[in-house]
Amino acid sequence: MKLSQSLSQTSKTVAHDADSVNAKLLTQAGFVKKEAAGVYSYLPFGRKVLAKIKQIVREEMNAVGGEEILMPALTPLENWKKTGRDKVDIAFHPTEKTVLGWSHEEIVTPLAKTRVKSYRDLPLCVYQIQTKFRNEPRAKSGLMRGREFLMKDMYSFHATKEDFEQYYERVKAAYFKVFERVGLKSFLVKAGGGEFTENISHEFQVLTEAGEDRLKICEKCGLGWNAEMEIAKCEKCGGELIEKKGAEVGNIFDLGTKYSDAFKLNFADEKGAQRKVLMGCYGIGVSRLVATIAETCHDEKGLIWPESVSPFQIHLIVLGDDKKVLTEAEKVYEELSTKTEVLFDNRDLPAGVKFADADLIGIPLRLVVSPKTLATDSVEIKKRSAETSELVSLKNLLAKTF
RNA sequence: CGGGGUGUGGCGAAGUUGGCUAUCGCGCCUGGUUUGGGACCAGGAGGCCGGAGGUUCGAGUCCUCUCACCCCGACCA
Repeated sequence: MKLSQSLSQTSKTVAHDADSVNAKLLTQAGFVKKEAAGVYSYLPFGRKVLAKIKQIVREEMNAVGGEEILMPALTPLENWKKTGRDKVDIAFHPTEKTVLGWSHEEIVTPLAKTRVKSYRDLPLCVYQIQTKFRNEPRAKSGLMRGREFLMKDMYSFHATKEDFEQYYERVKAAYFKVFERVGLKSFLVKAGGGEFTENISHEFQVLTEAGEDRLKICEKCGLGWNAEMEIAKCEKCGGELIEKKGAEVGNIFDLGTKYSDAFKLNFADEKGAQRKVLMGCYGIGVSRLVATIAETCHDEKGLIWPESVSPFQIHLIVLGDDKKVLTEAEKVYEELSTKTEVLFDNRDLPAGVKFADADLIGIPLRLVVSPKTLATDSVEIKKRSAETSELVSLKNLLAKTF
């Protein structure tokens, strides 16, 4: 992409109402634009990051046997009446008989009912990546807590407790993998089940001052508890607990039979007897991940994207307005673009502006083509995370695989 | 929902004992000079001061109502 033609543009100043680090950086670097409190447009750069994260989530959910679906955002109120969750006040009601989905147990359970008749149909696991709507009493911290946000929600259906528990552990492992792949270190934390279940739930927390949750993490074994749980020592190893702040990027729940009861989701076992289906549900805050990465991966100059989720792999800068140099840079851009994603800063601006913007946007690798580098048939290469740069010959650069 | 704060060209700000044509920086447009860490000169475009009502000869400045946004708290699925 040529920066001169992209909708995403950088800004030297930030809107006065952007207070959190993620809101400031993501806005200034052209990833998002705020439309209202807790409601954002994703500009080209931001949309690309979302797409990268979604793909990683998708791969890991597929790996544990999840099948992707897409349920409606506009859902019938009568479904919610069956579980009593029609009274929950964070729900948006576009009309008297509809609810904008803030979770999808009320849709997925009847859906599973059309498929699950016998123990042979279990287990079953489906997920979606979709916009959720929650009328938060207080949207805040940029993309951390929005009224509209992107979420991956997966639902599993089981015949036995053993099967559920085994699957729950598999998903736990998959979650750790997802967060690691997007460049974050996550902690498993025990928490309450909220509106979803009476049972204990598990949250995946990324330690950051920008997070909203207070946690107690065991310094020995790394297991944690949400501070709401009130606990003095580690339940597992007896170790001391340290208070930390965290951003909840994932939450998994043992739903038991709460929803199968409400919707009479039963199955015939080996003996032909009707039994209740056991359910689990597993969420990942996809847009909150964008915020968390921004909060975690930056320095005073700007963002520093992990390669796995960076909107581009290479930020190519051309300096000066010499025709030959421009032509050569254009060639480098064309060739590299056949192999990887390149952001080409072809704007006619002073070097300082371009370097500052490259630091702000935070693409992992920066290339510079200038009269100076071309004098030795080379290109300057520098990692965003590194202090120093080096020269690579054009030939070697173009032969490289990214 | 309680407490605190902020709304003035695209962005950031100044202007508030009421008073000429609303100011500055960044950005934008034109021309020229520049070109390895946020350049310079000259010329230009763009706002009716969040909204409504009121007081006044006169309101960005005062009063009333209202909306939006940010922060703290409560809540957090």
